[in-house]
Amino acid sequence: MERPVRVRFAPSPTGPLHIGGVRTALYNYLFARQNGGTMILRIEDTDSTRLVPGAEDYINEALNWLGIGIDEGVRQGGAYGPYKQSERRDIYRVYVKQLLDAGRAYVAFDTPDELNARRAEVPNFQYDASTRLQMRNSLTMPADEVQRLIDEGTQYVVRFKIEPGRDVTVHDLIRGDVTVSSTILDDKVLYKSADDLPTYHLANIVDDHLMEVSHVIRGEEWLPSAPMHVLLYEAFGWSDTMPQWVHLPLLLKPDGKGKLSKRDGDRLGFPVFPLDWTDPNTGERSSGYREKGYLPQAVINFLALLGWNPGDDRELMSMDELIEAFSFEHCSKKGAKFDFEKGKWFNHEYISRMDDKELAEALVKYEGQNEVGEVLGQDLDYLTRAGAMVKTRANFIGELWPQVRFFFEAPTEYAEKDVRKRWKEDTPAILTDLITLLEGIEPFTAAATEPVVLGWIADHGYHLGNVMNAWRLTVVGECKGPHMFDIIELLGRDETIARLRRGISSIHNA
RNA sequence: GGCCCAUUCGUCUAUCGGUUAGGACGCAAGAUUUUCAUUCUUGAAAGAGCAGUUCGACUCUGCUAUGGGCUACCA
Repeated sequence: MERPVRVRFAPSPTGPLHIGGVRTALYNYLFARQNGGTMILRIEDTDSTRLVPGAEDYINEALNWLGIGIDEGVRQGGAYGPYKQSERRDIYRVYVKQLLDAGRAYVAFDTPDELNARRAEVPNFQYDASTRLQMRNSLTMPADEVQRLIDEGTQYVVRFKIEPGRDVTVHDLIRGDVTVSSTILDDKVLYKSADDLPTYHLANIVDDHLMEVSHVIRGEEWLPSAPMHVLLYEAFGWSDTMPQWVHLPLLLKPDGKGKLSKRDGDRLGFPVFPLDWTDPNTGERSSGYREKGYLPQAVINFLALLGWNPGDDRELMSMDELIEAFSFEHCSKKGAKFDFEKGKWFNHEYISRMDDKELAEALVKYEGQNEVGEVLGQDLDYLTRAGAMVKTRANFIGELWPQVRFFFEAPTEYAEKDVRKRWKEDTPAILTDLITLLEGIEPFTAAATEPVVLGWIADHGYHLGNVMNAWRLTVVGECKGPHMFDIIELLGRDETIARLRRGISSIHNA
């Protein structure tokens, strides 16, 4: 009964990968790694009308950025390929025929228009045991006519013939047993001749079986069709190797009702996708976590805790720790409202704790090929020291540049409000003396300058806050930022004095 | 409408019959600080309702309410 763990993430390339999909992928990945199993990426492109160019690449790039490794897939290859459903037509045909031959499925010719008409006149119409004998299908038509229509190229579908009156139980690792009556299930379309492709239901079961998937870990939206999937395994005679079911709770809107959607991101101002995306058809742009300035580790950590917990108070966890601690037992049954503020906090923590050098590199990479990126990339050691001073003050990578900017560019403007508060009549004279003082301190380090300057201020009975902030004004441009003496150490004596001089001559408190 | 799933602070959650119902985010207050942040301390804040089972229920059962999902020749 114990089989090697093989799980799959099976997105449909109909657009950018949704953050909820990312979480599903993550849980699959964590479970696979924890059990020394295999993570499969299968592209479910059975709806040819909804394919979006670039979506498949996006999925790969997003998972790669997040560090969700794939063992088998279109790019990685593997012994169970092809891993794209549109390339598995030959396989599906065999299994459709098997079901047809066994009498577990039938051919139906009802057109979409006919079905819609039927739905319009019969409330709650359902194509099932109670109605299928009134429809145009191989159950009601002579065999030779069915064959003739098929030979003529008439479009048809194959429907799963569900026998009513049975209780079907899905054993779910998160929810326990879920039982429904087969009577309420409809005869789902399994295959459509129009594009010679199966629907999700058939392709899914066939692929999971052939790929020896041990655990199907997917979103809760699939729970209602799971009983039908169980019946499908039965119809194929694969019940003994049916995978374990795991239906994950959904990610919900932060405020209103319903599951998290693309619109919510636009409306509430946070990304719903891992990476930026521009729709090739409409040109519509959606922002992503990467471009927003998130660290992939932070996104992973945040997402992992949305619907799961380690069973103790830990919150900040690395991928390895998550793999170690993950379990379905601690998965929540309840949909989780998406809390963007918590996500920000995670990112803040990760930026604060990041190694200084790595952070500097991440910052250069984030700013990219533009002017800022060029300025920052010139001296990585300098940037590393500057970044270290401000990293606890940023929620996003993008907030770092405004905070280290003064290390690279001397201020040309001075915050009016701060000037008004701190620039007194005697300030120019005091700062001029400060220049003289600074010229004589060796070495020009925080450790050496701090006691000397502070002592000098005390000796003269100057107002500490006024002097320090006036000085800060000349160096930073505003009364914000890290410890002054750390700043001037990094800036160096010449630059510090130059900025003091410029400030003294150009700042005037009107 | 039908079917299924769920229900602890505003949010994410711990508790797997006996707790002053714990933690985190956010919020508020205070401390620290030459500034702004950070940091630290403290505080407010929860078992949807009603029945049952039990010596005892947030925990088990039922009903109600509420929320969510599904109900396509989409996944």
